Amino acid sequence: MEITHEDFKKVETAINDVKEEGRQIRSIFDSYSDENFGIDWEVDAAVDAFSIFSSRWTIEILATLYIAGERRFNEMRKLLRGISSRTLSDKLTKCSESGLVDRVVEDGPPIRVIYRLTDHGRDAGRLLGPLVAYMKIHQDRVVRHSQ
Amino acid sequence: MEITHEDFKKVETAINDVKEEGRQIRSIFDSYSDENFGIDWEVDAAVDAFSIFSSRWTIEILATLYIAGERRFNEMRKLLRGISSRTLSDKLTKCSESGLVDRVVEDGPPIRVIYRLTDHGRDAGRLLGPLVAYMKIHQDRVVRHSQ
DNA sequence: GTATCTAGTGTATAAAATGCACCATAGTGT
DNA sequence: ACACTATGGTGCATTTTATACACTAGATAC
Repeated sequence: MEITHEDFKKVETAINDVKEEGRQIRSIFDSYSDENFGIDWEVDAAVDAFSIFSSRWTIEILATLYIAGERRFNEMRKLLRGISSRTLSDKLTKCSESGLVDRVVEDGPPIRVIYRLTDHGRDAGRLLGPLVAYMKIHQDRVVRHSQ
Repeated sequence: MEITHEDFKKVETAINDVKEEGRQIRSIFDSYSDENFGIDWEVDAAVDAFSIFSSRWTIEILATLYIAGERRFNEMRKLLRGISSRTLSDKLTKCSESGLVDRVVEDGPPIRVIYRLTDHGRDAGRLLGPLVAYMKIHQDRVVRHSQ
């Protein structure tokens, strides 16, 4: 996807700001490093904080709902090409249980089920956004318009 | 871990800034949504951008090296409690192949192998930082000092 | 000689993801 | 009446991925 120089610069700047933000957060946490809360604790906490995301499709589901807004089961299946309905079903249940996604049943007929991010899920999506944008640029999927 | 009001506020502010940054990036990409680069394309690109992270331990390895700095094989194994040496070995190879991690052999004896983030890996780590901090706060692993 | 450190491999098993068939309910087409 | 579509999934066999645990080789210390 080609975007204008102006927009590219905006995205680049936003990404750089986030890197700086990340650096600051890191340095604050570093300053608390002692015998009780050392590297071990922090790696542990990070692994734990990420445990919900650290299996296939969870982050992808989050990103999809963040990008596409609320969707129904089969719509998600089409968007997430390659996921089996079995896995999608399982993962949506997990996302729902962990408070990232709301499962909303609209009674029909036909009954429709809508999945949408909770506030927590939306926050996570926004925090993930800059990394996704960075990766897209890194992989040349998003490029500056050449004129 | 308890941190001062001041530091808590700094971290909170940084996280909020990143959310806002994420919102802006999203709105820029949204504005390019058309028949060629619609939701389908963007979900695809996001899934693809994240494919390197979307299996267990990859993000944890990244976070560990980001938090702890460069480490040797067995040091990582201790930090990432629960990973098998087999899996760690495989994942480090993948991380190395995908340019996130450098494998540096210091010849001995004994030969020591150091793993460290590449610039790309460090950038990814920094971009991931705010989300990890947000999750830590969300899970009450990092709290404001009660005085 | 035995134990320890290094960075991993080999292999059997367990867990997770996939592919594909299938379910019930309802509506539409011919 | 009969087939076909769409809804949101479940069941089950197969494949892929991760784990547990034993084990390797080269060098040092005891």
